[in-house]
Amino acid sequence: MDTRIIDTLKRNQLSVTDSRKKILEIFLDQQTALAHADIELQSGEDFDRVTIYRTLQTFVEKGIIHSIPSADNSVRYALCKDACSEGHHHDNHVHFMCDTCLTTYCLDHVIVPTVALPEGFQVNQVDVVVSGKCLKCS
Amino acid sequence: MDTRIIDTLKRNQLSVTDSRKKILEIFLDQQTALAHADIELQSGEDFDRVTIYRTLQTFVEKGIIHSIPSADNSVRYALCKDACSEGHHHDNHVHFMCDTCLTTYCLDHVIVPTVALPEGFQVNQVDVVVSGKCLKCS
DNA sequence: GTAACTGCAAAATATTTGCATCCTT
DNA sequence: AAGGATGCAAATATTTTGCAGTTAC
Repeated sequence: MDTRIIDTLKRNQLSVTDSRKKILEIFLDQQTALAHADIELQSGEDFDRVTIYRTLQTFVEKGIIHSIPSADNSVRYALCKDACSEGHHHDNHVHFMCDTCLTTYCLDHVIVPTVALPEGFQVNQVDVVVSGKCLKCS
Repeated sequence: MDTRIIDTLKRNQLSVTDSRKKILEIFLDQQTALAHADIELQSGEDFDRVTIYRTLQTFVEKGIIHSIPSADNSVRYALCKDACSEGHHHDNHVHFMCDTCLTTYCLDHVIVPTVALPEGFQVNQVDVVVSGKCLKCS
């Protein structure tokens, strides 16, 4: 387990520090997406808030995690399972956010459909966020 | 013009106040989605920041505007053109956010495709946010 | 040893709440 | 006149920045 964490960091030319190991471990243990506040809690408050901000930003830049848009001013993050690399995300799965418990899932097997845009718009990424009731809340 | 604004407010059982008229007018004049800060600027800073927060919230609740999810911690809002009513939004069009100028468009004619979810998930709403380069920036 | 990373302090920004006053109906 | 909306003050929360000390390599 620990090997996988260290490998991931090294592969992305990141030095292996306690905070990065712990935050990456939290994501690996987790089935759902996490907001900054979740990570603060789950890390046992061992790390400074600022370190968490910076670590999340670094992970996004490296393609280790991706951010999931939300309509409630609280961006969540989840592990990239696809072949994302520095500056290039390829997460083309659908996200689901439960209106009741606010849990956010990556539906890895639900592929984002192609969207035909009007002339002149260049597509870089398509985010699909479905909301409703999740398994537990329905 | 003014009639339309007043009608909309009355139809939603809202009292007709200067701030509501002005903020609704800004949305009617606008082709793109607006963040809280945009409205603060465009309103000429005649209204308190708090009033703008409360007005936006009220408009969303009444189905006059809808919020557009974003991955950058700045939710934007746009007029509902469909038949939205109190507590029930039906905005099933695609949104486009330009990576360069951050302008956000409602693509009213691009319909959100149906997404098939795994057993147990109940769909309430599907948000599609496409990002890339808009007409002006490409 | 050096570059990179972290923690702390503080600044800047964003959002929420309570309450007195004012405005709409 | 009464209820709702606004403005102000202040509390709270969030995010960013600079810098000195620490750690990974």
